[in-house]
Amino acid sequence: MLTADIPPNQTIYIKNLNEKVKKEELRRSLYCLFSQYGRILDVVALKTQKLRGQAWVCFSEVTAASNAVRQMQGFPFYDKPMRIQYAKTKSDCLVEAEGVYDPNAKKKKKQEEKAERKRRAEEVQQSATANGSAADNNRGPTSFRPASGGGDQETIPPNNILFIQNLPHGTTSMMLHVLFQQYPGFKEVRMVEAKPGIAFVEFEDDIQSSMAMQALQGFKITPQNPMAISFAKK
DNA sequence: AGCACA
Repeated sequence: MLTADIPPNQTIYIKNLNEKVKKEELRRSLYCLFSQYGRILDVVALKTQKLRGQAWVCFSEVTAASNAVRQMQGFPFYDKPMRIQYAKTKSDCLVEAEGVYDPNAKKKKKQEEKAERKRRAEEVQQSATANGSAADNNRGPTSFRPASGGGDQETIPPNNILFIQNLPHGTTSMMLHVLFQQYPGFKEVRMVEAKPGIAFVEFEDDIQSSMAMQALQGFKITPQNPMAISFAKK
């Protein structure tokens, strides 16, 4: 019961998920929603009697998991508030192949499994960006860090309004409209004449804004201007 | 409610 007793883990355990959502959609949506906190290595969701309504999201860093546990606690996801804890055990996708003194078949099998999971993790990433293929060829080499401040941008809680930075001079709201309107729930773009380089883009809800953020993060209107998208502050 | 790795 004391969920606070579970020690920090790179993987978060989510329950109270809407059981009507199909497994692949669930994995994809969780990937989109949580990738704002860091690099996701795997999303596991099973629909067995025992495991439906639950999922595991494995991050590359514990700090990402910690932020996710705090910020997304109770987030209404498919109409149900998510209940998030640290996972109780380490995810298989993290087991390091350092069984040096155990040269038997077990090790080989583990490595095969690891490769298999890696492949599946890549699948998740692909399907996560499949609907935003406009951004794919446009994406920077690695994930882009928003420019301003020190860098705890990741701790801004979700918002249906996105804050866009690093836009090239001459960007118009029309241009952004075209780009963002392709994502469900799009409402409007707002730009401030007095402040070039930034914009606000409003969606109907936090989930839809998250999806668009994930899809267009780092999108380059010019090669020098990868978009830095974060949630607007309330 | 339920902690896995189809």
